[in-house]
Amino acid sequence: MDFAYADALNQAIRLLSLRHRARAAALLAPLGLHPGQEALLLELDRTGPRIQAQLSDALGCEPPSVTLMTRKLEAAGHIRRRPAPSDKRASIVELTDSGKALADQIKHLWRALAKETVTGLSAETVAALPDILNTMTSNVDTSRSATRTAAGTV
Amino acid sequence: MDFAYADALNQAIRLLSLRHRARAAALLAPLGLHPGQEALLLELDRTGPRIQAQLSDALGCEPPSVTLMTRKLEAAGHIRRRPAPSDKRASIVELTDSGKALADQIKHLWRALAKETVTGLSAETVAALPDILNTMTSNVDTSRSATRTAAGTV
DNA sequence: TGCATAACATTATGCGCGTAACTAAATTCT
DNA sequence: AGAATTTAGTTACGCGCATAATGTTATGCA
Repeated sequence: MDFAYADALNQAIRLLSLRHRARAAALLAPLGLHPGQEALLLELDRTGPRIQAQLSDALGCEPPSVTLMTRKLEAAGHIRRRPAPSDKRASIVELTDSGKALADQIKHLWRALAKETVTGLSAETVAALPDILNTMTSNVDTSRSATRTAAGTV
Repeated sequence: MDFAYADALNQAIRLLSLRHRARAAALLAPLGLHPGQEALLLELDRTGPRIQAQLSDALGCEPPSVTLMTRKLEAAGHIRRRPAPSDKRASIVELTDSGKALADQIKHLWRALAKETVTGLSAETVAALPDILNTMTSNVDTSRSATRTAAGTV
C-alpha cells in the first residue's frame, strides 16, 4: 500500500461523494428538496412511521441532524409529527400525502441517478458494486452498525 | 435497473460518504484539522503554490469554499497568502513549515485509512477500485472536469 | 419504593459545502 | 482606445452534518 494508491483512493472517494451529492442536489431541486432529505422521506416510505431515534439510526446520522431535518420537512408539509402514546419523550414521524407523492417522485429520480452513475461499468462490476461499497463502509464505521452486507475479513 | 438496486446503490454511496468522512474526521482531529482541509494541504504539497482558482478546481469545490478554508488554515498558521505579482486579482497560497509538517502526517494517516477501507476486498477489486470510482464520478459530474481516469463508455 | 442511569429529544455552535450577488482587475472585441 | 465580457475573489446566507450541554421521561436495581 503505497501513498500514491492511498491518495488516489481517498481522493476518489471524496470526489465521488461531492459529485454524487451535487448531482442529487440538481435532481432534487425541482422538488424543493436538499440532498439528505430524500433519504429521510424514502426511509419513512419504506418502513412507515418511525420515531426520530430510529430515523437517525437508519440514516446513519446524529439525532440533532434529524431534529433539524424533520423540522424543515414538517414546515414544508411533507411530514407530520405526533407524540408517541407509550413514551412521552419520543415523537412519531410520518409522511403526509404530499410527502408520499414526493417519495414516489424521488424513486423515479433515483432510478435515473443510479443508472447514470454506473454507466460504462461492466455488468459484473455493477452487480458487485453495492457489496463492495458496503464492505468499505463497514470497514471505516466506528459506530459498528453499518449494513454489513459483507462481513469484514480482517 | 429496478428500484431495489438503485436504492441500494444510492444509499451505499451516501453511507460510504458519511462514514468515510467521519473516520477521516476522527483521524484528523488530533492534528486540529477538519475533513476537507487535508485535501487542500495535500494539493499544495503535491503541486506547490497555487492561486485559489486552481485550488477550487483541483479540490472540486466552489471558490467561496476555498476562501473560507484558506482563511481558517491561514489563521491556524498552516498556509500563507501573498498577492500574485502578475495579476492583482489573484492571491497565491502556499504551505508554511507547519503546513508542510502537517502534510507529512496526513500522508501517513491516509495510507492507514486507505488500507483500512479496502480490508476484505479481493486484490483485483482493490486494484480496480480507483478507476471504478472515478468512472462513477465522471458519470455524474456536471462540471465536466472530473479526473476522467477512465472515459465513460456510453 | 426510591434513586441512579440510560434513552429521546432539543438548543447552541462550528465546519464544509452550495448558490446568489457583488467588486475589482484582466481580456477581448470592435 | 474604449466598451463589453470574462475571471479572481469576497460576502451573505442556507443546508446537512458534527459535538457538547441540557431537560425530560423511562428503566434497572438496591
